[in-house]
Amino acid sequence: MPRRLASLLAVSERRYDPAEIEARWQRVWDEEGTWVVSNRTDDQRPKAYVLEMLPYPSGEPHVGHLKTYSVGDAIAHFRRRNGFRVLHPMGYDAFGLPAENHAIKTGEHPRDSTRNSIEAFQRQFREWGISIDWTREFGTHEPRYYRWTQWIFLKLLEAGLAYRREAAVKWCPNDATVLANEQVVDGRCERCGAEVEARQLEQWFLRITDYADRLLRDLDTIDWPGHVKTMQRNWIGRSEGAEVVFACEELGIDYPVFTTRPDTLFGATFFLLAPEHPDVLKLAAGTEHEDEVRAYVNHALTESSELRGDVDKPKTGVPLGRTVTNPVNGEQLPMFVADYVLMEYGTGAVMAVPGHDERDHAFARAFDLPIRRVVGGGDGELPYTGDGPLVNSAPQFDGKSNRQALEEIVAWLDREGRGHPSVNYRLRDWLVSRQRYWGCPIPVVYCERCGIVPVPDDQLPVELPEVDDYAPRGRSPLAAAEDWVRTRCPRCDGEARRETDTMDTFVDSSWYFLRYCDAGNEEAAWDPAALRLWMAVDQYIGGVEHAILHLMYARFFCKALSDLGLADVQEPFAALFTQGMVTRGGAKMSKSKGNTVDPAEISDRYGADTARCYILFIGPPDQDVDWSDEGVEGVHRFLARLWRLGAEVAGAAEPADPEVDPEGDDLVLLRKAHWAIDKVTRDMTGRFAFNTAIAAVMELVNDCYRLRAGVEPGTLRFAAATGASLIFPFAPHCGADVYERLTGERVWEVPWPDADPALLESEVVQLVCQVNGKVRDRVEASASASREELAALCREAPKVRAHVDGRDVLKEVVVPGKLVNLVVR
RNA sequence: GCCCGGGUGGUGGAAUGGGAAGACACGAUGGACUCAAAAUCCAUUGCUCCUCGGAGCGUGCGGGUUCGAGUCCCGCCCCGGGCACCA
Repeated sequence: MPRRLASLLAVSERRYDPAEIEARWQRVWDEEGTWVVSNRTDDQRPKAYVLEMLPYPSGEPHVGHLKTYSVGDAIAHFRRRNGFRVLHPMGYDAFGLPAENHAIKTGEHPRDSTRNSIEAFQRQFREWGISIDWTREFGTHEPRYYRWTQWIFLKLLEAGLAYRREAAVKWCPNDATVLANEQVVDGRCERCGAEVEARQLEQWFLRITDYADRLLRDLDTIDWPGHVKTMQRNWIGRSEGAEVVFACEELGIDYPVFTTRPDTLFGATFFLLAPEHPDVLKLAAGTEHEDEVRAYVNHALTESSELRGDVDKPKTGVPLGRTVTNPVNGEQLPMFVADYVLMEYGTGAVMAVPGHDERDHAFARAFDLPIRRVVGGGDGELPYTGDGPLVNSAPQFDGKSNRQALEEIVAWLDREGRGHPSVNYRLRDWLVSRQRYWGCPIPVVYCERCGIVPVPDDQLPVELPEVDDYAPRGRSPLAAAEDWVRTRCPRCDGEARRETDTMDTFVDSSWYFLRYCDAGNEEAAWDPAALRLWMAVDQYIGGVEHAILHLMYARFFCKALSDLGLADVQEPFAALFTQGMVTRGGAKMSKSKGNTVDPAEISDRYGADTARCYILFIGPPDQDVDWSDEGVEGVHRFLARLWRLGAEVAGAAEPADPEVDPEGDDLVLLRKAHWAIDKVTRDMTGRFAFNTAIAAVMELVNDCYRLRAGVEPGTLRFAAATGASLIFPFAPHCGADVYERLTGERVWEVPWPDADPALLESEVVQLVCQVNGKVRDRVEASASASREELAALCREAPKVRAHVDGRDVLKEVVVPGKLVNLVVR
């Protein structure tokens, strides 16, 4: 006879009080430094580095942050309780434009507004109960951090991976300043709305293109979502083809072009140069087209990149009055300058094949140039860009498949010295100069005698000077700090001037995950042993909006640092999880739209555990979700039910172990508990299906309530404690509190539970009985029943008999443990 | 134009080595408790018929494969995101 739980009512009057519970547990974790992890070598546990992308501290955290860190923290807790030594640090990507724009508007120093925001983030992370090792915290704007950002820059400079060159940059004519790419929205300045122009300026670049092939190839070695890899592959944009030389004999200049279609060389009927091509004016000089060419080039260079880049724009260009020789047949091809040719890709010159390229076709039609078919196939219409046999080319190639001919033509050109196989990438070198105040100073000086001189190690960091005016005026605001700019050359001690540009903030975030490994190191950016201990990041978590830039730059940094012998990390992020956006009313949240959700409001009202569980329960974490307040109550009710269950069970009976040989409802509840263990464990391993994991714990708690009056106290205690244990990664305060009440133990110190396989299987199964694929009845069957027995059970089921009704059974399909389908006529 | 996602009840979403569509939750309706309310608990809840036993229809649309399709194949439509004159 099971002992009834008496006096349940009195205890159930106790209220779930998240404010009290959460503050209490946060104090414990804070005082004990529970989540601090050391670099000690005597710890034998396997390591796990769990990292969410560091926040950009602007204003208060929003629900997107709540989601990222709820996901990351669940993974961190899960790994800890599975025996891993978990590194889970936090920092701030603190340099950047919003703080600077705020300073321009209000005069408040970016350092002050950033500090305020960082404090808001710290407060929220503590109130959310995120399990962070605070001893490794830093902001990328602190000299103790950016000192090493500068050090890395100088290492790259030393290795030739950082260089200065003149380049076209985005220029806002209204603000008289260069803009970061991120500041250009639909071809306009995000601040003033002016159309952005191109300007030629000398800037610092990092040679990421040297790593194009490795960045592409090594994608195969990492566990990232397929679409992120695809985006990176497209961004790198590897194209195989050939470089072919066209000679302008009049002027004695060779013009190599890159083409992916050397098979169509015999179809080339004209030749194009980009407006930025340095030879354009030289070629036109002295011809009747000289003035027209100059006007065209000037127009093209000042036109906004958005207008110029419009695919639907009619093709324009101007003849140069010169010809080049087609190396395969000696034909003279007229030269043009045309703005659809890009200087940054290939050689800035292209051969035009109007029969087999849509753009060249459009140009040929506009200028009435010959169009020749050299590849057969298609529906007879030109341009035709597909495969087929070569025609109108040369006797030795005509009739061969264009693929085959492509190989042979390139080999032939190679022998003749007129071309060779070649690979091109869409990826460009990374422009890191910013004419901005709130960023990491570029640590070089310019000396009239010595040129570009790196600031010596012992003079790092080059600290940001104080300025009065943050607004860019066509030069970096740092230029106004005259005393700071004027310096002595470290090499010759002569007069020198400091670089006044700062670095793109993506530089700061390209190595922060390395610094966490050894954040306190004052002698070096890191001890290599610390990187060996922690890298790579085992699970990286962040928004898909960083799929290209940040993730590509960070990969590049690791490869470059490895080549320099400074780190041994080919890939920084072994596994990546990209979480979806949180929208409201179907739109991205923004202050201007007034559709933001303040997560602090949710946690103040319902508690952090509710806020965290809800953001995970609302839908699969990799998908975009639309926020609604509706469901919050339900999650809060669930946590309250779990907590009250814990209070009741803890207060009503002596601790007791579950029955050794349970039966009836005890067995049902015990099975449910083990089912939940299994379900949550599977949902968290690789799948990150937190929504269904939480739903499984809800089912367990529902069953506890449903069955509690009829089971042994030990069974109920076990089931409730299991619920607390399983919910802990998502609702750590509630989980810890209930677990301690029921077991006296700290849940984060006990291993993740194992499901008993024997309890996952039942001796009795529901057998689905179908007739012609339609479910007609359900009967109980023994799990060990034979196929024949199952078929017989189905045939005898009353509703099945009604549907078979004397007709012939043609076939019996038996799926053991599941169903029987009778096919009748 | 190209490349990714995604279309399932009133709502968010479950279920894919093909095998009970709608777990869990919200909302709604009814009930219990209460002087009342809140909180809590219980029940019902895909749609349409119904003689209250049940029957038919249902996963964006149209076909197909199969004993059986949300799941696989072919052809479309719609929504979201990314890239876009890259030769």
